[in-house]
Parts: sequence; C-alpha cells; structure tokens
Amino acid sequence: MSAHASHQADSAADWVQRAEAALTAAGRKRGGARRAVLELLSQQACALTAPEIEDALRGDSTRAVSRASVYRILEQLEELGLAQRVETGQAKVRYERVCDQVEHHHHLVCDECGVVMPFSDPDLEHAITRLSERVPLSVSEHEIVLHGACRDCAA
Amino acid sequence: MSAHASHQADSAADWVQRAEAALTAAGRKRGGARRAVLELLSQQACALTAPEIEDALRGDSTRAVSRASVYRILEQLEELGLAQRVETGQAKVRYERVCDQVEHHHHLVCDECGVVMPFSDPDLEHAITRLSERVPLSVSEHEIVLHGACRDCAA
DNA sequence: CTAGGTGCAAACTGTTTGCAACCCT
DNA sequence: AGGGTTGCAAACAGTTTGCACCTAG
Repeated sequence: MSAHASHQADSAADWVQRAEAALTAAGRKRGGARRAVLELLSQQACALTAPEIEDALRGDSTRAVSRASVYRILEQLEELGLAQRVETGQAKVRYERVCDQVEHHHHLVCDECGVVMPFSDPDLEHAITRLSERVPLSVSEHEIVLHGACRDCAA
Repeated sequence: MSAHASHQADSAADWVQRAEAALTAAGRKRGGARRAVLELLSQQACALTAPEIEDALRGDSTRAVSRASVYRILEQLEELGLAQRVETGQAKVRYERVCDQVEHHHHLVCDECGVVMPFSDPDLEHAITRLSERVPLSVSEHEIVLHGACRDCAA
C-alpha cells in the first residue's frame, strides 16, 4: 500500500480491509459469503442491485452466495456506513399529481416513521439546472430526496 | 368556483379538469376507475404509492378500483405529464461501497437503456447543505438522481 | 461451546400481464 | 360496431423471514 500505481485498485483493497475491520469492531465474525460480497463491491465503479450481486457471484468465478445472505450482508454494510443505498427508479414508487400551481418540489422522508413531506428550494433548482448542462445525459427530470428524522421522531 | 376560498380545492378541481381534457386530447375515453383515481390524487398533498391508492379507494367511500387499473392509470398519467413518480426509498435499490477516496456522488440514469452513471457537483452539495438547515427534518442523508437519455440512446 | 454466518425454501409485497367483459363515443 | 377501459387472477421480481446447519473465536 505504498505509492499511487492504481488508485482504484488501492482504494478498493483499502475499503475491503477497512470494512473487515469495522465489522470485527462491531463484534461480527468473518464469513466467506460476506468476503465475496465485499470483494465484488470493492471492484465496482457504481451501484449494484442485490440480484445483480447474487448473479455476479453465482455465475462468475468467485464464490456463490445465497440470496438471503446477500441481503443480510448489504444490510449490515449499510448499518455500519460501509455501503449506501441508491434509488435510481423502479419499484415501490410514489405518485403525485403534477400541477402548475403546486410548484415543482422534492421530498423529505423520515426514515423512522416513514412520513413523506414536500419541500422546494430555488437555490437547489438553480444548481440542478446549471449542472444539467454539463452532464453526459440529456436530462429530462431530476429527483431529490432528503432522508433523516422528522421533528416528532427526532424528539 | 369564484374567489379564493380554498386555493387547494380550486387547484385540485382544475387539475382533474385539465387531466380529463388532456386524456381526451390523447384519444382516450372516460372511465369510472380513472375518474376515481384522479379525484383521489387531486386531494392529496403529497405522493401516494399504488397500493395506498388502491386501499384508499377500496376502503373509503368512493369507488373501488382494481389493482391493475390503478397501475395502468398511473402509467397513463405519467406519460401525459399529469402525474410524476417519486422514489422515496425501499425496494429495487442499488448499493455501492462508501469510500472516502471516492468522493460523495449522485447518479445519472438513462431511462432508455438503464445505465447508471455517477456524478458529483460541489455547487449542488453546497445548496443541499444550506437547505438541510432550514428544513423540518434532521437530515442524515440525501439522494439526487437525474433522469434522461444517455449519449448513446439520445443519438 | 456459543453466537454469528450461511443456505434453502417459503412467504410477502409491489408490479405487470393475459384474457374476457364492459362502456364510452 | 370498435377501441379504449376494467376487473380478476395468475405470473413476476425484489425482498424478507423461519429454521436447520456450519463455523469462527
């Protein structure tokens, strides 16, 4: 872990190591399934779904990991802040009417009780608009969700 | 529907009316199920999931609407820009490792081919940070997803 | 030995689809 | 009459859970 040959590879290895350490610190034992998932995630440039992880590990060289384990492992990693969820669309979606009079807005979600509240912010929209022009995608929509604890739950 | 008694009610009625017009313009006929869904959505302050809509219409006074219809109707409304999807968490999620060296980033999703690409923008983060302090939620995380067509698909 | 790790299969929940009946225009 | 609209039920896909067995510490 010396120089700067392959930042990607290095940081990947570092992450696996850091993850193992954090897991141990959290009082967990080692396991082949989790090791395989960590290894796989460490080599990814971007987010994967649980089924994608399951398939990758089953089909590919490495070690096959059962569906249940994949989910349980991801849950652990998220709890320890070693991995993060990313919602990119599809399934378990909410709908609301689009109305000119109800200006464009986004959502606040309380992860405790599940309430969803709307909010809007001009600065944010402005930043998004400018950003949309510099990105390798012909942006048609955008979505922002802030997660946290609502006043009742935070109390 | 004269003055300004209830802005909420007025805009809701307007939306239903506008929706019906748009649907007719798109060559669709009327139907009781869709009418019920429009009515329900028009009265909501924020986003609902399909199951919530189904339940609300079944249990409550109005007209019960079958699951399939709810989904088909929402799909139509989305196509015509009368309703919008909002992802607030849960199901069909992607995971990626959290790594200090890989700075905080968000995602670009091509709605055509499904590719997911990462991006990051300081201005945006700044706007989010400031916003987080003014919102009725103790924000712990945020998520931004830009949807559109990637270069290949847009070509 | 003991608690955590893993696999398997069944249960759930949200979403989609095939098909027949129905109603608006 | 004709085509969009609905409902019902079955099929799907992602996620979760119960239970038995295995394994690191």
